[in-house]
Amino acid sequence: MGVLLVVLQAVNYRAIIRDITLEIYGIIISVFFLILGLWFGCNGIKNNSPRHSGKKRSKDFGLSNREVDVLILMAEGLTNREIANRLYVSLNTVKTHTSNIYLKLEVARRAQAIRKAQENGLV
Amino acid sequence: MGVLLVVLQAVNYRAIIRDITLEIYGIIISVFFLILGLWFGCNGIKNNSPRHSGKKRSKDFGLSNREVDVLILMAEGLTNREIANRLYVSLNTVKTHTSNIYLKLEVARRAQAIRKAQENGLV
DNA sequence: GTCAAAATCATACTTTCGGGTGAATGAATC
DNA sequence: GATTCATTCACCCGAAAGTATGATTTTGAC
Repeated sequence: MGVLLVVLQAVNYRAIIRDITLEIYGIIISVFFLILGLWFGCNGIKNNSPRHSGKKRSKDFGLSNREVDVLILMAEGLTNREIANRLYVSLNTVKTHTSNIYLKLEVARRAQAIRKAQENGLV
Repeated sequence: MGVLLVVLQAVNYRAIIRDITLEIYGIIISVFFLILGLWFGCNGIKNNSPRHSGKKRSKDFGLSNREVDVLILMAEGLTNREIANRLYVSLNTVKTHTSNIYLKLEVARRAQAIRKAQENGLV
């Protein structure tokens, strides 16, 4: 702010143009802070998703990388067999992952896991 | 802006306090435009929903009233048995409904039905 | 009153899911 | 080196889901 005042006073030797300078000065800092406010405003929202505003958001529930992989494909409506083929692992492996996912998400069924995953932005 | 300048010049009879007044003036409009920018920034994001932006929304897929009832409970993670109890009908009836839902939604599984229902705002 | 759709239920059968248990491997940590 | 965790896979068994087919009753429209 002080720097801007120095610049202002440097061109302030004539009283006639002082008003105009003040106008320009005002406009400049207005635009600057408008952009600044807009920038902060946007980024502020971007980091809190409009959904589940007051809820516990973006919890990972302690899911491992592989479990997240499975969860995503699960939420896309794939069967365990299809997930197994997609991830190049056996059906049993996928079943192990799904069971662990249900434990960590504290749900009993696939449909509830999908619901919870979507509510918490995991997918 | 002009109004503010008048106010400024009214207290500008002393050159000593002019710098201080300018500081305050700058701070005030800075804060004002910061808030303004923040406000616009926030509302700008708020009004475009991130999901289903350009997609076909709220299609009903020719679902009957009862089928929608079942679909909603299905999306809440209930089993067919639980849905049956909730709607006071038999398990077989629910299975009939779910099968018809899958046909109309053109999906093969429960998880896909839930996904499609959510994408199209049916639940 | 007739007709079509909706809603109800059944039986039989196949597929998918989920729980329980156990175990081998590799990587990271202590 | 021992421990923990992640990842992988296996077998068994029961529950849930899904398919197919057929049937009855209710309801609303014409």
